Amino acid sequence: MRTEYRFQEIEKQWQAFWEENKTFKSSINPNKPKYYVLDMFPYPSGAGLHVGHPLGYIASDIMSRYKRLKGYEVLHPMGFDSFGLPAEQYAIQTGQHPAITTEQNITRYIEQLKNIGFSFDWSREVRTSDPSYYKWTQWIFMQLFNSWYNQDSDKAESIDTLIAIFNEKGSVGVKVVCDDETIRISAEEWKSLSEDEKYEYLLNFRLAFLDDSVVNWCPALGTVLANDEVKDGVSERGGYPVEQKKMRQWSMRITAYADRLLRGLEEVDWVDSLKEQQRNWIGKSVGAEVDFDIFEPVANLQDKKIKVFTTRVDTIYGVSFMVLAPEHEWAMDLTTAAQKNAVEEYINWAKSRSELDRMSEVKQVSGVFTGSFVINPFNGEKVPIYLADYVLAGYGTGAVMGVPSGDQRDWNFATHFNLPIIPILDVQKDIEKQADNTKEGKYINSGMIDGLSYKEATQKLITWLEEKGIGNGKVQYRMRNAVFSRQRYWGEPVPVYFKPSASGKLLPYLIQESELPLELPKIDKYLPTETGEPPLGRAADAWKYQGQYDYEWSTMPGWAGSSWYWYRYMDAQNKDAFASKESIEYWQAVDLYIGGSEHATGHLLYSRFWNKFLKDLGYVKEEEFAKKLINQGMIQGRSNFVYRVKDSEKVTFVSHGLKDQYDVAALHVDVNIVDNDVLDVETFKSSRNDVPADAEFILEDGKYVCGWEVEKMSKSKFNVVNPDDLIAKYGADTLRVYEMFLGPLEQFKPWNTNSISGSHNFLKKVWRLFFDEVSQKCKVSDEAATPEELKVLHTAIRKVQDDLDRFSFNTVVSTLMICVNDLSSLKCSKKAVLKDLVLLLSPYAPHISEELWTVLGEQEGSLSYATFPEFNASYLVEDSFNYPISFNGKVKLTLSFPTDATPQAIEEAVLANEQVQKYLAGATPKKVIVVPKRIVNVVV
RNA sequence: GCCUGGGUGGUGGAACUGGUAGACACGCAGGACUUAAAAUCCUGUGAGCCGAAACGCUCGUGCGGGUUCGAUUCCCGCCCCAGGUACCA
Repeated sequence: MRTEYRFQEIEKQWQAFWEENKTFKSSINPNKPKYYVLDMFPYPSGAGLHVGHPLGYIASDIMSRYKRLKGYEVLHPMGFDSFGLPAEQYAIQTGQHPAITTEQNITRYIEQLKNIGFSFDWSREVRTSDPSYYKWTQWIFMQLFNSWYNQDSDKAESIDTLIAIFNEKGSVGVKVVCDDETIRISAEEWKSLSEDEKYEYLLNFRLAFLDDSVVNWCPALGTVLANDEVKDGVSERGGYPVEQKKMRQWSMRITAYADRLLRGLEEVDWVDSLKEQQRNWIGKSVGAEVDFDIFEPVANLQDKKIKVFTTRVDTIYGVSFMVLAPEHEWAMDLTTAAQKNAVEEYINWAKSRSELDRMSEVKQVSGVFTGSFVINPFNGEKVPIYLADYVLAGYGTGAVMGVPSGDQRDWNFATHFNLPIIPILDVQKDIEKQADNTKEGKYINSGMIDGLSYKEATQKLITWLEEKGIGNGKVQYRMRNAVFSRQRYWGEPVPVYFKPSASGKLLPYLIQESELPLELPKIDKYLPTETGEPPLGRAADAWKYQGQYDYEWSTMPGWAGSSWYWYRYMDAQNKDAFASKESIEYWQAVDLYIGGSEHATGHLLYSRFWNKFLKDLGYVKEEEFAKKLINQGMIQGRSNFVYRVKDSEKVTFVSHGLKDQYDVAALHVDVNIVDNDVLDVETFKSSRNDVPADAEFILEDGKYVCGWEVEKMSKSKFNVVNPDDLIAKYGADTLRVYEMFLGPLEQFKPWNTNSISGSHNFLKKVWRLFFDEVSQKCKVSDEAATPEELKVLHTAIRKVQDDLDRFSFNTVVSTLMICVNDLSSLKCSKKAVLKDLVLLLSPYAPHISEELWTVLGEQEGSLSYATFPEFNASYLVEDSFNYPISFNGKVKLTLSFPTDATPQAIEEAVLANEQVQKYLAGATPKKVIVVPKRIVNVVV
């Protein structure tokens, strides 16, 4: 028996025990209720696990261990989202295949995770980059390609049912989700199409389809960049210019699910703020579409109308200009000869600006007049057409009507270009100073709606538009379809090849299901081809479908593999399906998902989308994949920065204190080569490919000082702190306790190692309840516990259980500390008490608990499936309560009264009290408020 | 900019439904044990004021208002920080 707390030995021993005995292997067990605890899917970065990752995993592990003690069959798996940009970036730098580095990184992650003592069922581990996994990601893509969204049944259906409808009545009036521009045809027209033409037409309706999307194109690198890779308008790698470019890309029609994604939020128990973020992201708005005729027909645009969507059609008489996105397809056609130069210049400038820049810069008005006009259909007035980059092409119709009196951005625009600001409601105030977006009052200057109220006016206008056929009421969503192509190597290949139609047009076809997985081909280097095609284009000579057709060269995005992984965990080895029917039946939905709020509008929406889709096709049962979701606040890092001088001939970096004298771009630098904000210049040079050996460093006081900021801890920000060092020094149990003790799980907090010793001391103190420190003798006795000891214990049992049930992980630690402090003061080493204490502690500090469990004489390893202590309220009964007595809300003294004393009796006793009399100093209280077992307030 | 959070001692945080603000830790100061150190234990620790003493007084939860017998908690306005903003995952 170990009599000293040698945590390193203890932890190694129990980790080995759990592994050998497969302690945490879960299986379909009809005799127990199931509980599925899902963690955020980690990306195995080269930096290894950082202290932020385990935060959520520790919490989920605590819940898993707690639920096992509560009698549940717990599914608690772990795996890796192992496709991604960083591995590819590393491959570009080193020429090493990303699969190799990914494998190494995963090995390291697993080692690190095992070090922390998680109760994962490792037999279910999955990796998205493994062909046996991405086979099913590709399979789901095929299902999406083969499906359309039927708005009548409100679900996805096989494309075959759509073909049947087309044969019967064509596409006119069919309630199918597709782009607005899609031309509708009759059954006759449909039938008259050739097979190829039919196939091409159907592409418009599939849930996976090809579409033009705007991307960050970097001509110098010959590739598309992630927003993350673009800093200040230039590429982070190399500092080359980036422009916005339209490209043909695979897209997912997530918009078909917009309303269900919205409605589904009502049935899940997720954090409200996260649901709110999703609601806002989906952005349902009810409004109207209005067609504006172009004044004096413009060449190329005969009979064309400019369509706008507005949520305030009632303001239409206040329209004094029209704004199109600079990339609007008619922008040049609408431009008159006189305006040509100005417009071209503006369009070129706008190309260099990211969407984020365009949305955030609200104070700086920019735009250009095209020289053309539209006609307001309601009053026949000529309205000038401008281009301005605050209108985004991918949003709605890419055109908005400007109503300066009611919209601040329009007001700014009108003021800048000297356009009229027309009041439209009699209650609008100060519109010469700012816009007033009120819906109150009666309309003025507004033709047919003069004198009406908001509701009446809106209704009347929409009716009129629909009668005239120049508009209609419409529900629009802010959410856009999801771009699904990446011009990258390290992702799932899209199981599609291109075959020319009779007319020579390349059409996409799926490969056969039996040909899955379509594996990534080997390529010579991980860069785009010389002609700017994605890296897979390098394999093209040898990599062809049936030896003749080119495959799709783009790969799937990072979110593909993570949009369904919780199902694979249910049955990770299955070769015939992504998961068996029985496993899906038993495990159903995730009971607890712990993940970061940074996934609110990305991963968590895509996952819900794919889940709904799989349900529509009957493969899964649940409309929502996670019943309960709690956020893990990020542990933030403290990042360091270096400052690269822009446009200098030689690569030059300037120290933080001098950076204001130059035009610089801030770049993250690894915190591990920065000491006290001073950069290790030599290591910096040798560790980065984009920093040549002759790079210049402008120093201050002989040092290169870095800037710093608190932001998220992430591989891309080079600010990672590693848990291994902490475990070596204090042990995994201490790390687990400390991470929980840091604060509420969901709160954001910068990492700070300083007070970890407190958690370590706590565990040592637990140990000392069992062993005498000096004599090293075991102190555990079989004596019966005293009422006082039982009160201490049961106070803790109640609070630990309550707090765990509401996921308040940090307060559990305090509770255990108080309990241990009290038991230490009482010199209690009684087995009857310590046994329950060990059970309470075990979810947090499982290694020391297993060890002490055996010290108590229990069977080795039986702790994980023991029974959580039962709370007994009778030990806590109090017969009196100490009432704080306050005067006007300020507490002055406390008085003790029996718990069953009536408020009247308390009031009398309080007023009769000598000290109270002293505070009253002869005054008569106006009122006395007695809140039983809380407080007494005397109002004077 | 927009959406979503957050702001409490020197530090991390507690106060669960509007009821004793600062639990529990860290740090710091003093003390015990020790030849010494480590470890451990004990005491004190929001700020200011009065005082020999305190069971004494005032202020105090980002800032400014409000509601209430009573506000860290609810409402209004502002400031600062963080996450997301559609190709980081």
